[in-house]
Amino acid sequence: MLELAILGLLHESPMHGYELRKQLNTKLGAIRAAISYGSLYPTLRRLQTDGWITEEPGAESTDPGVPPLTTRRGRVVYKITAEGKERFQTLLAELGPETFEDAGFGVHFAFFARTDADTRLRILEGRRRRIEERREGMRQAISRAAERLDAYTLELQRHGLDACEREVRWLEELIATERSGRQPGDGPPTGPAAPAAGSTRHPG
Amino acid sequence: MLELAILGLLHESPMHGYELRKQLNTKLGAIRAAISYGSLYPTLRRLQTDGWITEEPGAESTDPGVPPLTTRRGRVVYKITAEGKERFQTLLAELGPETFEDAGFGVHFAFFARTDADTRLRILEGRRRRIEERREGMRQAISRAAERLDAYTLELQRHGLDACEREVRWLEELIATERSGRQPGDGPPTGPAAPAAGSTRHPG
DNA sequence: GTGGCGATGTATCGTAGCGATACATCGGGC
DNA sequence: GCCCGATGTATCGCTACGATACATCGCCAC
Repeated sequence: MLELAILGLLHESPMHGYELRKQLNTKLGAIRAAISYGSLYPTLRRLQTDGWITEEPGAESTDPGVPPLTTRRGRVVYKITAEGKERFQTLLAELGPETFEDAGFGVHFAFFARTDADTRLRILEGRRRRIEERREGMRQAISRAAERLDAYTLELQRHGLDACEREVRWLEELIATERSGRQPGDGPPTGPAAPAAGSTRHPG
Repeated sequence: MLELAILGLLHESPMHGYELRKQLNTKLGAIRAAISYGSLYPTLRRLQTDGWITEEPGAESTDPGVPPLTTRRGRVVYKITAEGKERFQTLLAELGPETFEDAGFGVHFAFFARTDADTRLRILEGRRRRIEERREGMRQAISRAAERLDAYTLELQRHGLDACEREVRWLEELIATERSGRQPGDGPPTGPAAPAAGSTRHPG
């Protein structure tokens, strides 16, 4: 998962580790706590040996007119390679069971803007299916509750069930939006008004 | 976290690994996917060497009149020791930063019935504080959104923010319930009617 | 009666990711 | 002149996961 996320961010612009971590936490803040350096640096190392990214000595400030936003004291700046971009596209389109779990889904969703419309739909539907399974599990647990669950465990299940139901509804809306060719944030369906170009971007 | 959860379940009754995993998944299903055997067995091993639990050869069926609920083909049955029970109480009352993260909070909450009222309140308040921090992080991200976040990332943040707001409200209710000396599931505040004995149970 | 199959059951291996920690530099306030 | 907090790179030990292997049991179809 980290591999995909890192490649995705470096796809947008080269960065050093510290900045990468900050961006990662902003982009994925809604789904996971915080990426640890104990994960980040080893992964960066691996990505280098695999040839997906390269390491460059961070220039202090090559051009005084253009203060490089994220290279202050500049040490190591990581940059994605052409192979890395291909790798990124491959990972984006590769849907395993992991894709529909919390972390996997979150990362994939965070890069939906670079994902083609078909894949987006498949991911949303897979996620919905996964959450529906979870929901059923909790419903079962609650209905068999009086047997063995205490009031607190039961309350936890109820809260979990509620969260699942909400997420399913959220996904339904997103799926509907996708099918209509719009993007989240575009106005609600006020008729077939200018849906603004293709939904698949292919930068690079 | 697993250590606490396992001790908690074995506190209720001896079990073998398979059954333990099932109960674990029921009890914690609302907060985490599924405990893997790759976590479970090594942890059981560790708990044994530390002396918190003991291993017993699973009797096939010692008493035909009392079919042992969970020992079918019986292999290894794990049982908590007296030291293990103390250890469990210690872990229950030990509040680190981890206690307020998703997994930690879930496990602690799942055993609230065995936690004393003061600790319960401290945990709920700590969790609320933690979620409020997360919520603020997302609010920040959303308000600085136009700068760099695409429509999908933004939508993810919105959904995360919504989830945080709901959890805070849920926690507020639980805190209010705690302060009034009730348990979740007891009727709403219809006056000071029979609050049913002490809220702290001390089994064993 | 036997063959297969799904549930029960124990166990290990490789790997991802976390939390703590160490250390170094930079800018600014006192 | 000095300390402190933000920036920045990096490793270590540990927890836990996911895949996999393997064995037994009960049951149903053939």
